[in-house]
Amino acid sequence: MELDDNGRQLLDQLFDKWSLLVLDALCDRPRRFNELRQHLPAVTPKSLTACLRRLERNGVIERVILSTEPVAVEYRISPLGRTLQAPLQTLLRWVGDHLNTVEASRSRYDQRRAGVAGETPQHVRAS
Amino acid sequence: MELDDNGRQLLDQLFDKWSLLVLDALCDRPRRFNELRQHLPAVTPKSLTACLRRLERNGVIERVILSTEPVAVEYRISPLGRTLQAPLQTLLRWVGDHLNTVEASRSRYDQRRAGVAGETPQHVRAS
DNA sequence: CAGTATCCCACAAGATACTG
DNA sequence: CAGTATCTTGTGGGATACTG
Repeated sequence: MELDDNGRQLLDQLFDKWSLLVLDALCDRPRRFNELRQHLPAVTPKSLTACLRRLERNGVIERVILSTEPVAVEYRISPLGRTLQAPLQTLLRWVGDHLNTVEASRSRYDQRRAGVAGETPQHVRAS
Repeated sequence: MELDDNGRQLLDQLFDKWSLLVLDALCDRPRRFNELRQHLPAVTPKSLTACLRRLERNGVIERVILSTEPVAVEYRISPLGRTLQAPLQTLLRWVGDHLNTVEASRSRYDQRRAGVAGETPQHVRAS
C-alpha cells in the first residue's frame, strides 16, 4: 500500500492534534462551538477554529448555521466523515487496547538507554 | 470512545510526518537505514533517525544489529507493531479511496470562500 | 553505511484580549 | 455565542556538514 504525498498530507490534516477528538465527538452527535471547547481539554478558540475549518475544507464535517433566535452555529459530521468512523474506531480501539503495552515498552527503552554503562551519552546522564 | 491525553499523544507519535510510511514499509519487510531513506521521498537523516527512535521506543519496531561483515543495522516491525498493520491498512485504504472526494471538497470550499462578493478577505484576494 | 552535530526557519499552537 | 486579532514560544523538520 503505497501512499503518495497527497495522501500523507491528508492524514496529517485528519490526525493533527485535535481533529481526531473533534471527529470522534461529532460522530456521536452535532455540537456547538463552545460545546466542543468544553469537550476538549484546554483547546484555545484559535486552535479549535483552525481545526474545524480544516475538517470542513476536507469535507468530513459541516458547519451549519441554525436559523434559531438568536442564530446559532452547529458542527456536524458529514456523510463523507461518517465513512471515516469505522476506521477511526478501529484505530482508537487499538490505542486504547495497547496503551499499557506501549508504556511498558517506553520504560524499558528509557531504562536501557540510561543503563548503558561505559558509553553513557552526555545528553542522558546527570541531571 | 473517549480518548485521554496519553492516547492522543500516542497517536501523534504513531502518525507524525514519516511514521506511517516507515511502518508501512517495514510491514512489508525489514529494511536498512538507507533503504528507508530511498523509499521515503526526501527525508533527512535527522528526521528519519528521530522517527525510528520514537517508533522503537513505543515498541512498534525493532532495531537489530546484524553480525555481518561489516556490521549492519536493520529495522523490523515488532510483534506489537504487527498488530497495528490491519488498522493501518484500513486507514490507508480510506485515504486512498477518498482522496478524490476530499480534493473535490477542498476545491468547492476554496471556491466558496473566494467567491463571497462584497466581503473578500484580504488574505484571499489578489496575488 | 548509519548515523550525529549545528544552524535555522516555518508553522502549530498557547496566552490573552477583543468583537459583531 | 462564536469566533477574530496579536503576540510569542516550542518544536518539527529541512539544509548541510561531519564521523566511527
